Amino acid sequence: MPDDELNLGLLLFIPYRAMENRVFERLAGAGYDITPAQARVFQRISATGSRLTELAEQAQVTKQTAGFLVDQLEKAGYVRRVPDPTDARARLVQIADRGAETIPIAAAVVAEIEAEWTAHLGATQAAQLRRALGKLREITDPYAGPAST
Amino acid sequence: MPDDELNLGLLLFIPYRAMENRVFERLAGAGYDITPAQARVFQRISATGSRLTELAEQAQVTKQTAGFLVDQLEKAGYVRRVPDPTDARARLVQIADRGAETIPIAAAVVAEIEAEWTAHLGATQAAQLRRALGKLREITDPYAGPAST
DNA sequence: CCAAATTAGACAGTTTCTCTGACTACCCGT
DNA sequence: ACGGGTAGTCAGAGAAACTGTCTAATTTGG
Repeated sequence: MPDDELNLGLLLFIPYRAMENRVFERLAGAGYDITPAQARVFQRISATGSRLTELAEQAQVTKQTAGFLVDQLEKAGYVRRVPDPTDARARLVQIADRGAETIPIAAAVVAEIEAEWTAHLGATQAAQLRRALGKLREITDPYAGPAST
Repeated sequence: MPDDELNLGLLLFIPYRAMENRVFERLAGAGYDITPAQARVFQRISATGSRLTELAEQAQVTKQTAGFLVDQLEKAGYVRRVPDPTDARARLVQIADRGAETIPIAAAVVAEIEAEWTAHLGATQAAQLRRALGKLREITDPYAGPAST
């Protein structure tokens, strides 16, 4: 079955899932048990901390769901909640020590996988892929730009 | 925040989700209420019908989960189960009339979106993207090749 | 400058999704 | 025809998502 019979959505999803699977696998192996749902929220936390509502929007879940997931992450020590100095209603979700430990681990797997992909595609095609995806982001990403992982 | 600070995984995910969202939106608008979980299974059904176990593997869920989702799809009239003539243990999940109706609708949205993307990227870069993703599939897709959206 | 609308977040209850474990029915090789 | 493996279901539990409602704080408009 030739690739051009597959729609671009699926074509995008296949490598995405492959990468995600390997990241979770590695993290679990290192003793960091984090679920995909939790990760989707965790990934969006900015360097200075993010509000729950922000996280909910970007992860495309309701505030309730985001709150529930942050509760779990907090209980497991991955994040903490601090009062937002600029708004007494709000609290900032920040990455805590245990959460910070996961970042270099995840980054290492991602780098490995990107190296494998570049080896398979060749430097030219890999660069083309990255360039095209970057440009596609302009019309498909409603949000600024989340951090690592 | 420049694109090359984002890992390829996220770069792949952003347009994927954008496309997925629009397909569900359109389908819901046309009265076809199908959940993402159900869609992940439905999408994998081959032209002649697929076994539950096959669907479960490809959708990366357990047989029990796949069975649960097929139950829902069957109840809503999107699929039917028929005995597998080659193996009395097995049954084939096939796309039923109501399920077949969704296919051209989904295909139309996908075509629209692909046209928008091509317009934004230009024909050359769009072709490069498709080519690179096709090649990436060789090392990231453990399964043959599912049908249309 | 105060009332109204909005926003941040939490609580309660429900539905949907997914898993593990145990089971039946059937297939196939020896 | 026995024994091991495969296809699928049943039962129960936990995770993840939703809607609706509520309080407190902030912003806005008259």
